[in-house]
Amino acid sequence: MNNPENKEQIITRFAPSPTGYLHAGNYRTALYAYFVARKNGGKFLLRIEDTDRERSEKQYEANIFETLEWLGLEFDGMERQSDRVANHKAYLEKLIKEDKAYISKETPVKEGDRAEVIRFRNPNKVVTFTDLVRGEISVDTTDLGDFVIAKSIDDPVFHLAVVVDDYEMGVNHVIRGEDHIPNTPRHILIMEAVGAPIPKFAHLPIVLAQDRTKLSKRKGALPLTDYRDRGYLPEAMINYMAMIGWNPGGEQDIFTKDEIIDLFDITKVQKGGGIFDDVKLKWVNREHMLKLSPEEYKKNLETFMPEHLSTLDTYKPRIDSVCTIVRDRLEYFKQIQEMYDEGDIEYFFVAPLYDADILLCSEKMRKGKDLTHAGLAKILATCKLELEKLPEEKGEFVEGGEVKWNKESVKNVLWPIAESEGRGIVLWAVRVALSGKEKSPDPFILAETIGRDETLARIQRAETFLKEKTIVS
RNA sequence: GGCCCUAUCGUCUAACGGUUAGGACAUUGCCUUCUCAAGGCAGUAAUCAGAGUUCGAUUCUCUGUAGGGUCACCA
Repeated sequence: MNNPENKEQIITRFAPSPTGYLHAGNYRTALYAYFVARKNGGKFLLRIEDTDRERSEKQYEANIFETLEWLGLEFDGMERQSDRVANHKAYLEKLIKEDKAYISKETPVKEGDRAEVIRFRNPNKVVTFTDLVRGEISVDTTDLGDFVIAKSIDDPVFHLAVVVDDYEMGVNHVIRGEDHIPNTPRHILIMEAVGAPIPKFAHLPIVLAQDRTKLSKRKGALPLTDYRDRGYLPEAMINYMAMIGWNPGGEQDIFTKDEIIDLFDITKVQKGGGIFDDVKLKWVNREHMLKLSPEEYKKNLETFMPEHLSTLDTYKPRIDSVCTIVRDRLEYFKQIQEMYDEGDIEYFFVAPLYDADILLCSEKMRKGKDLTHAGLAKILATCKLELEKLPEEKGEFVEGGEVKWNKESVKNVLWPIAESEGRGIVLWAVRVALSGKEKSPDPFILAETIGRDETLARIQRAETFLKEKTIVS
């Protein structure tokens, strides 16, 4: 038994049980407990509540460590509840000796029930406590009866174990979900019986699923490591989770972890539950992705890039440019694979196949002009002829300076042709010649990305394709 | 059902008892020299209801209503 000597230091804890994959609802309480500790120079402890041997599994425990590490929620101490049974037993014995608890004969009602359990002698009184987020709460414990605190002297039940562990670990701020409010009076009764000081409580609002009931695995809540595996940024996850149930006021929406620690105030958390909204999470994540340096962005993106692309010769020289193009479009890094599946990535590295109907732009864009496949081939030939005049060298565009191959110079060459032949017709055709797709980035950035040789080659291919089409038809 | 908690746009939320009730996401429209994306601008949209306190209630009190949580020899 160690009574905390420094009563000034705030000690919080996260006490998950490894009986399943934990989701945002669980980790949001960890986050707030972490914030309170860090903000006040206190300690944040982890306690694995694995006393339920039946349901606790090693893989779930491993996932807890993994998630905490991913989020960067470092803890200042860790205990496994299963390692503490001797301590629980000591308190149990003491309580029985003092007649504050007793061994009770039972008639088992369901399978696994024992004929003998340890019950707490309930003083049957009104318990009142002050919750940091809700204010005063008081409950009459009479209807709780003499509740069970242990299945046997070696098998404490949750209520006894938390109280003993929090006390011995020096936890003085119990920050947990609202679903524990009904348990709190029970815990306070045990604390009083054991002589433990009453900690401060903060019961956080529940994180809800779309249907406004408690978020759960059954409701589709994912383990946080799934978000990691989809290429969400931990800082974004923290940012978003922190804002369900709390915000600092003001009009800023995007925060770093350190900024939140600095601003966090447990007394300002919301009392009502909040829905976990994947759509907003994506937006927050994109904002954090946008803050990444080009190097960091590329590093993240490359872990999700389809392998067969990254082995191509064209990959290295073009990937930086692809990163900047894709930057506006991705909400999480794994989306690059969805884009790939849609056929929106491969053309950056490999020449596309053509479809004559797509090459020929829509009626609307033609603005009434007649256009045959042969006519379009001629226009592409002109574009190619003009583009060939540009030097191969890549480089920054300088107004009035040396001309190089980049999106500005390509645009300067193509623009006059587009003006005379029809913008829709020319720009569409060149773009589709380069991408093969109805929808893609503009032709100038594409030309810059794939380079002079490849641009000319693709326009040539499209031109040839159209001519062949003309002969056939 | 008992006990407990909660209640501002569809969602997350802001607002010393005095604001045209603000912002963000989503949504709609327009602009953005071809499409898409991004971006810009504009718009739609909320104080659960009823009493009371007050010169004045989103804000305080009560009642109702609705929602949620919890009622284990799980945690």
